[in-house]
Amino acid sequence: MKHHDRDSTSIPLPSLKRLPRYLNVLEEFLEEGVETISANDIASKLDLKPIQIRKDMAFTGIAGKPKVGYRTAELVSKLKEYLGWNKTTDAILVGAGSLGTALLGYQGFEKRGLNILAAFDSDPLKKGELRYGVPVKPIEELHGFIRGNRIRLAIIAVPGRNAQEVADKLVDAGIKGIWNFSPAEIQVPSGIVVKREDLSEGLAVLFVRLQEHRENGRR
Amino acid sequence: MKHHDRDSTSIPLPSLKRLPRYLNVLEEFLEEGVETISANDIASKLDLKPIQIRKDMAFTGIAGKPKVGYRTAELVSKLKEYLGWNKTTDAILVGAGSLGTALLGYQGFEKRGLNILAAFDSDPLKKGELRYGVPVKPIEELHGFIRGNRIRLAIIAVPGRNAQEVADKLVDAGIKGIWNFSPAEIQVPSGIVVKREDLSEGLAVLFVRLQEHRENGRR
DNA sequence: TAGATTGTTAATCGATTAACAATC
DNA sequence: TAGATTGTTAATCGATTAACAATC
Repeated sequence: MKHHDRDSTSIPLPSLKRLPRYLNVLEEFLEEGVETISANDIASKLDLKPIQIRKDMAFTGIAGKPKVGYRTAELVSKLKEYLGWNKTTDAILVGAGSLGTALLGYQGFEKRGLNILAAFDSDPLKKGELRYGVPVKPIEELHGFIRGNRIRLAIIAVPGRNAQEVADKLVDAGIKGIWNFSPAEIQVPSGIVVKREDLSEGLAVLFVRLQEHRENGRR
Repeated sequence: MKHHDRDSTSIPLPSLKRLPRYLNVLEEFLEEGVETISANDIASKLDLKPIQIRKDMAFTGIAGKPKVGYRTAELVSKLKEYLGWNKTTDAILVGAGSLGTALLGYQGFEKRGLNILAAFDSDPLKKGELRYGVPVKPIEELHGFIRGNRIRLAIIAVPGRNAQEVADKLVDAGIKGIWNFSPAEIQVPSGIVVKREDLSEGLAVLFVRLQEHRENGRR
């Protein structure tokens, strides 16, 4: 009945979101030469409880050794493998404005296997430019490029009013996953994965929590 | 015992995160001249269930009218008020790199009441520049500026290795809320609100869901 | 061996959803 | 008035946490 019926064995979303944080911490430990770590070591760095780390590892199928803990290097490599960060995934980006350009320049994507092959923009003036080494192409070439390179993943960084139209084109060209940085709520056929990345969500959390704090302080 | 003990009446985090999405939809309705809407109208646009919208409204204390629904304009204005988007909140930004600059240029902040007064960067070459009308100042002036303008909110857009150091300076200068766009896990004294905004989280969700889909497709 | 740490099973907690009385 | 839609109370579902046996 649910829309995107997933395996019952599928990892819960909150757990999945914690995995990159574990990886952050683990890579620090690895640099320091720490060979084995316990769930407790990770938990204390992240202000979480050890049991949560052990449970999350269980979801990924990664096993530690009682008394010993986890071998740091192995855990890093297995987590990367689980997340798909051990191999390159090609993507394209639509919308070479300030946000889009910032994403093209983001250093963190490379080490996580995301490779943005090209950016597309409707502004003909940007045609042929290179942004951080990524070519900007006219939107007319979008369809052919996706098809020709068998791209599965696209990033939307256009204004909200254009997002749906872009999403339609992407799906039509065969895109399977969309990372939506516009504030718009885009509709896609079932079977297409959409991840929204909406700054106003964070702003809401921040403002309301700040407000609550101020009120608590006043008491 | 919990770290940031909040009111027991406090809105759940998932509910809070949905409010900006409601607002998006509501403003569209408002533009179209729709005067009253039901929970069902909102829900169908967002692929949620009406009961969830009603429950979330209850958390905010906003009431509708049986049979009638909610008055669109009133709901928009009350939601904005609840989120603190009806008044201006001043902030500063640290790190005028590509991401920081993109944030300075983000149009969406203004209508949500976030006003970035100044950016700070350790690179002396950037000193005195204007980015989207926001002055870039040397990091040495950070403390004085925050104190002098009684700033409560700061945005961190520096590389991960510098994030903790910046956070310490911010807290020392009296900052109460930090929006952390670096991948680092920063530690702050209790009483300071931190909102992480980590792209690798989204990337993890996207890659794993895409992978699951591919596997389901193969069956 | 004894102690530390894991992984699993059960209990608790919190969010979502259902049921339904209240009401414009 | 009858029907539609709300808000509340109760039931369900899912994630977190606790308890504890297994074991390096």
